[in-house]
Amino acid sequence: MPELPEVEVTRRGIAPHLVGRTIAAVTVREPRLRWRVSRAVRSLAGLTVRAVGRRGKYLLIDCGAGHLIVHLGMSGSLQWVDAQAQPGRHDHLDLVIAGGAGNRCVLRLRDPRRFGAVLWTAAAPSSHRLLRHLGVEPLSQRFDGAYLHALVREQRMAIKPLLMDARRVVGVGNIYASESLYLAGIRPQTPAAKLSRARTARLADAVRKTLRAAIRAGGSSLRDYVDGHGGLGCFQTRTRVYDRAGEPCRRCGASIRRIVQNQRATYYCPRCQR
DNA sequence: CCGACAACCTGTGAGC
DNA sequence: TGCTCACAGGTTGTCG
Repeated sequence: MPELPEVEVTRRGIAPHLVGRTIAAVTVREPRLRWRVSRAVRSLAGLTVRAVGRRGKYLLIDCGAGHLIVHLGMSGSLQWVDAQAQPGRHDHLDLVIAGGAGNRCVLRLRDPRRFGAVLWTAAAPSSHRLLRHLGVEPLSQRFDGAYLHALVREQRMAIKPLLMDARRVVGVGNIYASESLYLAGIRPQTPAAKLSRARTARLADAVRKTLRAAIRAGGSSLRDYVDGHGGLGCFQTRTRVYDRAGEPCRRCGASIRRIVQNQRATYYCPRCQR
């Protein structure tokens, strides 16, 4: 589910109600996520949240003494709920906020597939083993045509899997990789190194535009994606190629193709993308 | 360095 | 209706 835009929408949704507040308790109903939720996570009561950041698809909740690192995996979502709201089968963890005797003082993690993660680190998050090797943020100043051109140099692999490689560029998942390549008019199978300077510039621009548009739209809403307040994203209704195999290209009418690259489905228009 | 593949899980939709 | 199968937004780790 969540790629960079969904994580960013979630971050913006939860930050205002989390920053400056104190954690009353962490309730773990199911510790078996991607990695077992540690004892440290359960004992954060009393800490005050200073900020909620993001690195790639990781949410970073700054608690002063350390950071909670949250990853939503394939099917995770965070939502504010009432203290008395009954947890469902896949509601694995609650962050209970102090002083909120009123409504919506529980930040609840739901993750049916349990590919997500909740970790605690006392050190700088950037030095954590999961974040240490992450590549450039596509919405940062650094990421432009020149940077991307340097990244693809001498790379024989296809451009789509390269775009999805978090060691090079973070946050671009399966949906937005296909969407960005469509917007840039580039075939997903193109060997990365064969892209000209001009085309990498177009692609960098397309990635930024695609991610920004998705954030503006409130994130994607395949299946049950919800933002921090339970609102549904609406990017799905606007995909150009993703999950549209056999349907006509919205620009030229050609039949959208589905291929498989690195075990992931890729969609593209055979006429608009060369 | 690369790609291929399995693994970690549950839910959904298609087809019979 | 009910069964089986393929597939799903992510990431790690192993192997050739």
